[in-house]
Amino acid sequence: MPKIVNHSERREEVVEATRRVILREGIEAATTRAIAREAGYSNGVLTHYFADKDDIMLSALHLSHRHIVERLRGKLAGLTGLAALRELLLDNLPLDDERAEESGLEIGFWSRSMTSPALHQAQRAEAEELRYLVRSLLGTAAEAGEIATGEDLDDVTERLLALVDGLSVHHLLYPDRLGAGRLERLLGAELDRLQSSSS
Amino acid sequence: MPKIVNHSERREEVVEATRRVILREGIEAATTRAIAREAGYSNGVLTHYFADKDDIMLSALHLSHRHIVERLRGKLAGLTGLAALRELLLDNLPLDDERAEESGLEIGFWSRSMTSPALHQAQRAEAEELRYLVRSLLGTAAEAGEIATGEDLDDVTERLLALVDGLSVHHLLYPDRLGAGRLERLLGAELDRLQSSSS
Amino acid sequence: MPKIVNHSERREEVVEATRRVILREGIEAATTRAIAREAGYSNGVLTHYFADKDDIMLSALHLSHRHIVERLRGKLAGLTGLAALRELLLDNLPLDDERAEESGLEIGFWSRSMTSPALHQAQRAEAEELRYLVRSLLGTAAEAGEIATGEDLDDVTERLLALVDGLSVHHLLYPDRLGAGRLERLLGAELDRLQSSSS
Amino acid sequence: MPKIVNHSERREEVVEATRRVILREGIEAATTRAIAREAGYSNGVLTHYFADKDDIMLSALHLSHRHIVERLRGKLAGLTGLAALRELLLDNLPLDDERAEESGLEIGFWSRSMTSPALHQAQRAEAEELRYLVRSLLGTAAEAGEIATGEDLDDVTERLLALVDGLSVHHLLYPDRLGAGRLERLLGAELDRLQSSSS
DNA sequence: AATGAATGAGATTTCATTCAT
DNA sequence: CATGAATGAAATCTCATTCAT
Repeated sequence: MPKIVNHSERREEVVEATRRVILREGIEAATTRAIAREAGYSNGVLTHYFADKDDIMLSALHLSHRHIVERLRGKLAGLTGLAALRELLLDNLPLDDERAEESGLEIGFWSRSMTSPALHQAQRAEAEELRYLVRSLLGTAAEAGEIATGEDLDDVTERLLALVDGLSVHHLLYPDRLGAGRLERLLGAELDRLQSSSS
Repeated sequence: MPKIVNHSERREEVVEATRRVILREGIEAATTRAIAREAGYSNGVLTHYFADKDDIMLSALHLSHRHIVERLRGKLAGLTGLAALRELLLDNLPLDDERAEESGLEIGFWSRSMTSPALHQAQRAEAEELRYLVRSLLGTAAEAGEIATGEDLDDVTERLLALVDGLSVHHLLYPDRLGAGRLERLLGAELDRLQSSSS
Repeated sequence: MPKIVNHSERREEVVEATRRVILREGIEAATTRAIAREAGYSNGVLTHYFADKDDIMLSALHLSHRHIVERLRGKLAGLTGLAALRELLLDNLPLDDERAEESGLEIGFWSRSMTSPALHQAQRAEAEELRYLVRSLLGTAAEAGEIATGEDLDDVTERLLALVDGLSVHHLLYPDRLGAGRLERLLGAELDRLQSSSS
Repeated sequence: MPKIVNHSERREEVVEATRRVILREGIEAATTRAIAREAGYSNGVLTHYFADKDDIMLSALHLSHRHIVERLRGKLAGLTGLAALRELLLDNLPLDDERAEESGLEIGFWSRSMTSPALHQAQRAEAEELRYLVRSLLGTAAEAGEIATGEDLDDVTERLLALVDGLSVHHLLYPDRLGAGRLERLLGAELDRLQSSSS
């Protein structure tokens, strides 16, 4: 009698372990062995739930995004327009250890995505969701008269998203130059500019 | 007399090959074997010109930066202040294939730098040069009254650099969303804002 | 259920193979490949049971010593003092093929120990056990009045141990000059001198 | 016009370099590159003067023995019999850095000799010379009445030579246990026993 | 379903040797 | 003669993957 196992639960368990390993030791240290050990299973178990390592890594990326979305859900509750946007973008900055690790994971996937179509595809899809959310909040904010109307909102969206990722990378690479406090202040100022330029 | 080989030329040859491999197949595919094959030599030849693989990779990063600097030198000739800054930042965007490859290489090194102290150190040193140059041009522009005086110029520097890297990543990852033309326009607008906000 | 393998048994299997390779082809020929082949496994299997090559080599040295101790245990049963000492030292001479191989292995490790701290440490620890045993037996023999009292027993210990190793090397290098029979006779005479010098 | 070079001089130069490398860094560090560098020549030059690396190593062993003989020649001048023997054997102990290195070199060759017929052959020939010399001095000492006549002098020869090598190894492996002073004292006592046992 | 033993390819690095100049 | 560039085999170690149990 084979033991009945909830496939998706077990997958999730392994993917969580993968995420933890990547966050803790970097994407290169995430070997199948390290993942299996972290998950508390043997090496061989991975075979049953994943096609191959790419499958695992892709799922780990997806999970990381879901984590971020979960955290955001709480923070955005009750907020709309510019206030929500501010919360959203600040949450995407590596302002504490947890988010620094998340950014590190994301950056690790960037380079991999450029040579792996599957990863690229996944990354693109999930990035689009974020873009759409930012764009929507900007639209709401504009309608509410919270921000200036001179600029194209799609352009603003791209600028803000690029700024968040650029600042994140620079914080991780050059922490002396760009500490967490300054990071926050720089992004805040950019958001302030959205308002001030309307006045 | 033996075949005399210019050491630095041969090093460059190998480093160029490394760069090509990274650009074409990604930084993970840049094994010593692949590099040697790409350079048209046997594996063992690397020994003559490099201490170890780190030496090769570091040199590849350095070479890429040198390429950029060389190209810039020509473009900046005769320019100062805001005009020079505009040229400099635009040149850092992946607006054509060559620069797209350069950006891809750079991004590949970001994640590696986070776990390799030697790479991190090199990256930091060279990034500081760029930062200093941008800051200087901003200072000159300010003195010449080309830009508004309200903002802290160090902050502006960081914002511009983050924007350039963020836009570069997004262009490479999401080319449909963020084509070369739009990239250029977005950065141009940001520079225009430096002026307009003074009016 | 997976194939269950007794870890220490498999380690022993590999270490025995290592020992055979060293005995047959010399310590320099004991590459990980040669060891794996001799053990009848693939290269990669060594990973499961050993941290690295040093671990294997050290275990091989340790195993050899354990072999010797096992054999001695039987021979020394019921013996004390000078008789036990005689048995002990004779057993350490390469008087048959088995012990010749053991001596050869030991000699191979001597030179390695001089440049490998880990090996050196292991060798020193195990040599000290032997020294202590010899010294103890000498003490017992002296108390029993079996040997002369004129000499410092620590010095005698060192002389006997040096003689055993020196004779062993010379037998292996110059078998024509120093056959097994003569080896035995020479060491026996040395032990006899311990007694006769008391008369 | 080819430059005229004294072949044996150039060989000697390289072999001296080899010896220096082995003495300084151990026999395993004596790579052809290291040897060539030490000799002040390029790698390729070795080809002209030696058949292969074995040829070099063998010559280095031979040279080391010649060095020892040279040093002895001076020390033995004017001495005969037991006094000469004492000088000879003491000179063979690793009582200072130079001789410790020489002993290290010798020990490194022991294990190699066991799997290399050519090395073995060379070692045997040169060991025989030493044995013959010791035996001769013992004979002279006996004729002069300097030592007891009870023992077979061939046996004494082997015992003394084994003791010297055994003590040398133990000094190098266990210097804490067997310092230079004690080494000298132990061998001296053994020589004294040759006399005292006659009384 | 789960184990973990085993595989074998491949990565980096080292080295004796060859050879065109 | 001498150089040193170049080779290619081999050594150690790592890792994703397979598979018998």
